[in-house]
Amino acid sequence: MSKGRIIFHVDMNSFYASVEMAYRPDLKGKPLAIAGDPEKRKGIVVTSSYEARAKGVKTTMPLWEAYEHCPDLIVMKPNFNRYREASQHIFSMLSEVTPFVQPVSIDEGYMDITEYTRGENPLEIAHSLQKRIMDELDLPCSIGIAPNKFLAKMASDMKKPLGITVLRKREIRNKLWPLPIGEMYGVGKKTEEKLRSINISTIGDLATRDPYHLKQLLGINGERLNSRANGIDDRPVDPDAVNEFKSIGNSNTLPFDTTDRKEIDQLLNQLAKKVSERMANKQVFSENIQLMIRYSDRKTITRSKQLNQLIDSSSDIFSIASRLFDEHWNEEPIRLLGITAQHLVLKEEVAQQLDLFNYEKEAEKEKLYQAMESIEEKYGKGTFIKHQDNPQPSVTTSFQKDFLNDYKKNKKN
DNA sequence: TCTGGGGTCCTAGGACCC
DNA sequence: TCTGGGGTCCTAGGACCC
Repeated sequence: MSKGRIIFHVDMNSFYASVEMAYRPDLKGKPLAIAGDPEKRKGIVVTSSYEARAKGVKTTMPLWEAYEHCPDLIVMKPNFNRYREASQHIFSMLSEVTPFVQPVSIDEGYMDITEYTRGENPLEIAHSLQKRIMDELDLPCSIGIAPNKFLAKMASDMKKPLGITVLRKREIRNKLWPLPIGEMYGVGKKTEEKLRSINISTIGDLATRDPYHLKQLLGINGERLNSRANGIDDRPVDPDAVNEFKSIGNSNTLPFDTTDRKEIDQLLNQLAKKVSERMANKQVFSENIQLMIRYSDRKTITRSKQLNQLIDSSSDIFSIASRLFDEHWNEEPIRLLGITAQHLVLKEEVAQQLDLFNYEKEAEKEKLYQAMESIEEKYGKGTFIKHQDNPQPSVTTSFQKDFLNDYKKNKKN
C-alpha cells in the first residue's frame, strides 16, 4: 500500500485587487473593485477587495449594481501585465519548495510536497511559504493541506483571507460533509438545482447517496462528485499540464450592437491577429477554427470547421472565420464575436512526425525495391514491370506510385 | 445605460467504416 | 428480404471554473 500524499492548494486572496494594493498601499483597507470599462459594455466586477465584498460586491456583478451596494467603491481597470508578473514571482517561490507545482490559473496552483518535506512539518512549510509571499510581494494567500487535490482545494476555501487549513481524511465527516452542496468544487448552479431536487443539500448527503442513482441524474459527473465527497481523488499534481493547452481563443464585446459588415470584418481581423500571435508565442499549429457569435439578445452560437491542413497565419484564420460567419450569420445585430483555434499541435511535434514519415517512406522504398528484386530474381527480369501492365490493387498510394516510377528509372540506368 | 473573457470537459446525434 | 452493433470523427451546445 502506498503512503498518503501531501498536497497543497495555494489560492491567492482577491488577487487582482491585492496586487493593486501592493502597488498602492494607500488603497489598503478600502473597498476596491477591478472592472472593465462600462462605456464599452465591459463594466463587470472581475475581482474585489474584502472590504468591498463585505458590502455585497461580488465577482461578475455589473458595476452600477456594485455601486448600489457600495457607493464609495473605488474602481480600477485591470493591469494584466502586472498580475502576470506577480504570478510568475509566486510560482517561482512555490517551485523552490517542490518541483511538483501545477498552476491551474494565474492565481492558484497545486503542489505535491510528499517527497520534499525534508523532515519538516507540512504546516510549518505552509506557514513559511505564506509568510514569504506576504513579506516579499505583499500578497495574501490561503493554503489548503490535504491528501489529494480535491480536499486541498476545499481546504484552502475554508479560511480566507490568509488562512491555512489542514483537511485529513478522518476529518471529512466533521469538516466537509456539513457544507452546503453548492459550495462543493464542481457543483455549479444547474447541478445544485438537480441535487436539491432529490433532497441532497449538503456534501454529506451527496457522499452517502447511491453512486448509481447519481449517475442516472448527472452522468459520469455524478459518480465523480460522489467519490470526491467521500474524499477520493487520485489525480496527480502534474507540472507539465500547463504546456498541454488545447485551444487558444479571443473574443470581444462590441461597444454597440452592429450589423455593419465592415465593422464585423475589422473585428474578425483583429481577433484573428491576436489568436495568430498567441499561437506563434506557443509555437503551435491549429487544425480547427471556431467562430462564436453572440446576438443582442445574448443568444450565442458557435460554428467550427475542421481543416485538412495545419494553419497558423492570421490571414488563414481570418478567411476561415469570415467564411463561417457568412455561412451562419442570421443578419441580426451582433453583440460579441470570438475566434478560437482548436486541435492544436506543437510545431516541434509536426516536424518530428514529418521526419518520421520521411524515414518510413525511405524504409518502405527500400522494402519495395527488395521485394521487386526478389520477384525479378525468381521469375526473371522484366517480370515486375510486366505486372505493372496489369497493376495489382496493392499499389494504391501516390507515393508508392512514385517509387514505382523511380524503380523503373533506376532499372534503365 | 444590466450581465467580460479565458479556458476545460462532457454529451449527444449523425456520418462513416468495418 | 428487412435487418447488427461497435468505434471514431465531426459538430454544437452546455456546465463549470477562475
